[in-house]
Amino acid sequence: MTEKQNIIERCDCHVIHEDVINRVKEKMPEEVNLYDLAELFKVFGDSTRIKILSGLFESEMCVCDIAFLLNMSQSAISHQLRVLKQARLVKYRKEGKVVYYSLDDDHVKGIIDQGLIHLNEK
Amino acid sequence: MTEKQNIIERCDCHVIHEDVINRVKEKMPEEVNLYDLAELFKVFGDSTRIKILSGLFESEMCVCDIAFLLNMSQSAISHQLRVLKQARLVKYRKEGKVVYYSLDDDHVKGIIDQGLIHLNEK
DNA sequence: AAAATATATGAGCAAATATTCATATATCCG
DNA sequence: CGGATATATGAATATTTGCTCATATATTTT
Repeated sequence: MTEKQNIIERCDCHVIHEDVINRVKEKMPEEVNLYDLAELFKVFGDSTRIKILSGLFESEMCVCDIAFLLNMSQSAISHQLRVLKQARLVKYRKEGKVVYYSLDDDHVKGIIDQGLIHLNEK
Repeated sequence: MTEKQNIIERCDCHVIHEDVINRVKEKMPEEVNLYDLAELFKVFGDSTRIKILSGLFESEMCVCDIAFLLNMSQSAISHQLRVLKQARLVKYRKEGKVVYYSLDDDHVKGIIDQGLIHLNEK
């Protein structure tokens, strides 16, 4: 029932700076938003998908083009394009049997550029 | 020996636009750089780590603070801080037994902000 | 209609990864 | 020194995930 006992929680340790924690908790974005953000970065966190996006900066391409460019199977590329599509990072247009993919979003470049800045300056 | 046979490769399909592919291939960054980029985004692609980074925007915190804030075990947080440390996203200072973590990099905010822009505009 | 081609997709497998548990290390205090 | 506390870390486990393989769907061509 004492104050101090309430402080001990699942974290297995004693809180050192309760004031800081409360202030941080107030300022932090909603948990849902942070979850969505992690999901978005997860999409960028695979080298196949990064290569696809990187390639699409230069030109729209059909599935077969991309598969050839990356020397990977059509199926593997198709699966990854689905992930990119669901994240709204690429869009497509159909022309007969052929499906052309392109970047859906101006922000994609912004995100990737920020990443490159980090890598280049470290 | 014919031209057309050379085009058939591991991608399981026929190339549609060889000229496009060659142009894209030329312009794309080195494969190694794209791999590193994916590795970087992978670090952002976990909700626990995003929460940690988000919290550290407001204030430096010790491991225990973070564990309490996120209601997670000290061990889990410590493991994730190691990942963030290896990616040069956080730094730390020791004060006796207590280790205070803070953001190591001005670009972290830039990367996260770009992600939020994408989410807010879709 | 049948064959060929481009793409999509479900199931299965192997590899990667986040957390837990147990324990090690380091520091402080009596 | 010995006990308590903060953090780190290795091993084990459970979940996620990227690719393959087989196959389905859609469109074109003959």
